[in-house]
Amino acid sequence: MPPRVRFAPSPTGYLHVGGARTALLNWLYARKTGGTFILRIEDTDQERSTEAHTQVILDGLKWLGITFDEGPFFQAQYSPRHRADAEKLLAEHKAYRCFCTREELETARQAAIKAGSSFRYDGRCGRLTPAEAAARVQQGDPSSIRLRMVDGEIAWEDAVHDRISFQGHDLDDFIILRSDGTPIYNLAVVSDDIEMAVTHVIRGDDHISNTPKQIALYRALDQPAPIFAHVPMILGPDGKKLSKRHGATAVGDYQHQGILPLAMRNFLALLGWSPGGDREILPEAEMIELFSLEGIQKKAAVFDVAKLEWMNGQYLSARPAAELLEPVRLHLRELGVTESGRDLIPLIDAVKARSRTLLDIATQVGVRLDASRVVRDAKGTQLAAKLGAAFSANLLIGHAALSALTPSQWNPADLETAIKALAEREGKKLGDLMQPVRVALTGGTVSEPVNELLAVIGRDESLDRIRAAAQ
RNA sequence: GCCGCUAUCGUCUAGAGGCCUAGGACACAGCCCUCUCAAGGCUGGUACACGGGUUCGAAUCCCGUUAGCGGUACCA
Repeated sequence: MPPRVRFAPSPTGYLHVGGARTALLNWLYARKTGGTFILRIEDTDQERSTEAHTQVILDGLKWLGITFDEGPFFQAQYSPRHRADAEKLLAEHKAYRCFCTREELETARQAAIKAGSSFRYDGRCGRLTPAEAAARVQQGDPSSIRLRMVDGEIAWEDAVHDRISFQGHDLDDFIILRSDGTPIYNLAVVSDDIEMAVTHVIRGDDHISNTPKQIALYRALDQPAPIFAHVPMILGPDGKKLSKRHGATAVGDYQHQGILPLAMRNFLALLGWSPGGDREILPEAEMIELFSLEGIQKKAAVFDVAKLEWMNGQYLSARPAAELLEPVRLHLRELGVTESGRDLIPLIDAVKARSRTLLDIATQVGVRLDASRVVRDAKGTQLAAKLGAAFSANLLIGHAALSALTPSQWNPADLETAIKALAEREGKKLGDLMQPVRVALTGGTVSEPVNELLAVIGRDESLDRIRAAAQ
């Protein structure tokens, strides 16, 4: 039977890169095995769940090219079944009503903390006789439902960690249904995973401590537990769980910075999973082909933005400019650059080799398109200062020579010939002549070769910028 | 505190007892190329947490220590 896996985010925030990676791993497993990938939105926390967050998750997955086969299902719609499961357990005495109030529980918890130990519910309501419990319900006392934990070992063969074992007596009788009749996470998850016939639960290893509780629930419901695969967390550069204070953590943040979805997906796949060997850049087909749960790392991984950007640069270089056109346009629009009818392809080609993100490309294209975006940077200023009068002088020499070229000669090849000839005639090194021009045209000391730069900016505009800079 | 998980270069990782004086990638440094930068090529430094076992032999297996992380809710 083909596996059935699911990604089950709660719509209480943006799509975190950790969540995206979990989704990706599930997706890879489903695609690898010919299984089914289900998307289930866990919106049982009505306080914090919003439709906007759901949409962001959907958009993020779509952007990454992670497609699901079933869903999205919304967990909150299934609370009648969750409640029915809880009541079934109640009827079978595998669960019991708890009349302790939140306040009482909180007081006991504080006392436990003060005493330096951890709070565990003592199961007192579990010792009420059925008659006593019925009487309290009768008199209108609100009650939650707790699962009766049984002693003994709860262990499973984790697909990434191998055997993990807990003891039943270390776990307390946890609540499965709130006093308002809504289900608690662990119950909802198990109930839904049973209903959706999920065979493999691939999720973050921060859920490891939920797993024994969930296995207890499977047992109580007389259902076989699925295979669990707990994948490692993603950490910030300081080794702490990746969070907002580390900067960009949402998939959308990287989209806005101009990371390509395939680069992001490739990078995420390699964070905590390895196909073995030396592979770095993996096309989708190979990624699926090579994927296995065994290749998943046990250890948490630090999210290294520098490597992401490197990888993005690799993808950028491999893409023809035409494929980058639309996303670059989007970034240009955000930057407020007007295209003024220019063919952007040569501009993108001119700068993409030196770019790590689409935003880099758009910024550089903007500088080439619009003189008002030329800002003299530190290196450019330094060069002009160092050269002093020679800076202007060399610009004027260049201006004079370049002015002599006709519009039809204004192409990379003829420009190169003219520049080399000029350097020879003047007895100057190419760099001495060209660096000031580069600064005049872009404001900085880094760009494509100057002949190409001149060609891409255009004759009149280039000459204007050179003359202006020579003042 | 308790329960659990983890431990190879700064980072991502390869490594399933001899192929390991530990390989690759990112980052870093140097050189080559060169009008600058990027790319590319070459070179370099840096790692098996520690201590005990097991074994002819251990990065790999076992135990302990230490450290880090996760959980410890009528959150998910």
